[in-house]
Amino acid sequence: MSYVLTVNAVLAPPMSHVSVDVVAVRAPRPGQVVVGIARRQLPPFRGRLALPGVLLTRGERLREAATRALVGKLGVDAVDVLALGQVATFDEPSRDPRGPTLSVALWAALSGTASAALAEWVPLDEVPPLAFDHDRIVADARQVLADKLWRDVGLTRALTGRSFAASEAVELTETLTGRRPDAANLNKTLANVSALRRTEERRRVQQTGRPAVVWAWDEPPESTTAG
Amino acid sequence: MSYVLTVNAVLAPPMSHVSVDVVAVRAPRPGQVVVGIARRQLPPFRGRLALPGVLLTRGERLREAATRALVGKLGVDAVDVLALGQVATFDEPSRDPRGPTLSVALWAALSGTASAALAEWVPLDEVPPLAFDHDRIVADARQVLADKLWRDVGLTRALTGRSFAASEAVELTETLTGRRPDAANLNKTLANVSALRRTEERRRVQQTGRPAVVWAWDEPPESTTAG
DNA sequence: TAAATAGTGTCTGTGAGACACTATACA
DNA sequence: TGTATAGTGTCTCACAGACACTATTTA
Repeated sequence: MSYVLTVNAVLAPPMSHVSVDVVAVRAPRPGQVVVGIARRQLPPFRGRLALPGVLLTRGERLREAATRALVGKLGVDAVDVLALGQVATFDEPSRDPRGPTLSVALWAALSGTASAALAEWVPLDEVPPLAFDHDRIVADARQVLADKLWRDVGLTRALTGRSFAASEAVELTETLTGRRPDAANLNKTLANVSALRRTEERRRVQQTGRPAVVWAWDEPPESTTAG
Repeated sequence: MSYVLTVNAVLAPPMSHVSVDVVAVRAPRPGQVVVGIARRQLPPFRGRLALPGVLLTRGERLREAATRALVGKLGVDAVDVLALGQVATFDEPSRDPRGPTLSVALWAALSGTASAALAEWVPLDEVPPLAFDHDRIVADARQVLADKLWRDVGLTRALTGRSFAASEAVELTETLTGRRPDAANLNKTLANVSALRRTEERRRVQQTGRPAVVWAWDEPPESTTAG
């Protein structure tokens, strides 16, 4: 191993391990947001929970690697990856005991109905301690996602599905931002999203009380692009 | 070369070339913003203008590599690097003819008086065509810097110096955002920056007309942190 | 009819943008 | 006094936050 590295240093330019780690979110039911994590099958941190991640191969694009991580580590079907974006790049040298590894963190929004044989799904606001520096990545990703909610159609539509009740929008916003929004203000926000339409339909979400207005997306789903 | 790569594929985990490319900005006189670029001494793109960049070495942190690029490629003194931050990570496989290379782009704000023997300085809004995909990186970085102006103290203070005239603030904002701000509105913005104080001093910037109010920073310079 | 839930109207404050008007300099 | 530049006051708009009040449902 160190022999190979020495050879590298002499014959080839410096190279680095680059991992792509994915914060994959999904709404099993509208309003709830869960993150896909998996127990590591291999050292380091074998048996510990971690974000799905892979080492970037030569010539691979970030979103390809992210998809590979989701398919390989969570068991997700690639067609269920509806939107992807960049969070940040992390460089703490001690983050991986195998040696210094750069980590490019991406977020991914999966279809609510996506199956993932290898994944454990935990609520975004109750993520248990993870391996590496993945706790920090999740925290940063949550911030990014909260900023994009109701602005980025690809992300938001993936988390709401084709239509959703207004009260589910309140829950969704609370999960991502950590604060419960005022219903009146959120309704104004929804009215300002151009791809959203308020329908005449009403939907019962709670056992009692007034049924909620149903909002629906105009267009078929689109993917969000980000490197 | 390809022999070494084959050895890698067999004996070592996948590794990638990672370059760190820096958009280094500096204000030689308050209000003007220039970017440091240099002619490439080595292939590829030998003789072409490009951003300073280096290949990330094993265990090196991004900001270390960025500093190394500034010192080695522009001839900047490390103490003149006042603030650093992340722009984004670029992954287009064709960006480097030597083969696929990931590029982590950082911005850096240098002291206005920094010397840089190897650098050519061009106005941020008139950057000539550059090698690789550096045009795109500059465009993205300009957007990031425009968003941070008057919000990120480290960046802004590096570009203004210890004190500056209000009319210079107008020029600075115009260079970064591409639009000339309304002087009245900008003065309100300045008044809301907590680390800034309006002084009684007046300073002549133009040949004719009323002298401008001078604003000064409270505290000694601080570095901006970003991975 | 009470309790639970959802929706609306409106007030406040903030920040950006626009623009007219005033102030201060030099020639 | 005219021109160039800088500074101020104020109006509008958009948006977020807060909150009281109304509406609709089940038990």
